[in-house]
Amino acid sequence: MDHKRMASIFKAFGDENRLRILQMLRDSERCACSILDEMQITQPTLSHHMKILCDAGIVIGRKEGKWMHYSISENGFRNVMNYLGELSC
Amino acid sequence: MDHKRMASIFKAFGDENRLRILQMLRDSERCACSILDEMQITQPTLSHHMKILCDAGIVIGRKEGKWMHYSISENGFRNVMNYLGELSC
DNA sequence: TTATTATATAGATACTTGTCAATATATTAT
DNA sequence: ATAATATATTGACAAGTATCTATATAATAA
Repeated sequence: MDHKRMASIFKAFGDENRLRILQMLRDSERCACSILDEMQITQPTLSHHMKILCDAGIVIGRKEGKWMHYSISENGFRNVMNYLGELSC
Repeated sequence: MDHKRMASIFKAFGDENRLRILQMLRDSERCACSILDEMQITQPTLSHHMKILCDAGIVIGRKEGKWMHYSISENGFRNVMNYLGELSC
């Protein structure tokens, strides 16, 4: 994985609100409106954050009817942890 | 670790040049001038990046005479990996 | 079809950040 | 003390980003 791509993945983690979102997804998949309920941001802002998380490959979006369900991508996290592991030892 | 602090640590990883620097430090401690030699940035810019990496706790600086020697903080990396581990499973 | 609901996109703005040139500080050498 | 070398700080600027309001799209309900 090249540095440019990895940097953009770390940037996805580098926002307080996105970390809160990831923590909400820790235990289970959730739809956008359910995430929005617990945050003090507008709907377009949430949509923007979800796009960044999905583009980075650390969250997966699944459309069902008019709802978007989001969940952690275990694969995405594994990639980041492997990268960190290679850097440190 | 609160989200604000973690976000700033991830931001430190979220730059292409800083990832290059971390990779240079992977195998051994290096002084700033030796890092600078391999990069296409000015000395003040490097100094700025090193400060961000040190403030984030993922790099350690050690002064020896007029040289600054930088190395990976295994502890800093461990913290980040633990945090990621808790988020994903 | 029309209304309602969930989400996305566009455009604007304030704030942050990566970069550089210029300068300051600190350490060693002459 | 003066010069040379390594690094840090300051100030400026361009590019990037988080946020909002307004609007569009998509899917279901009446």
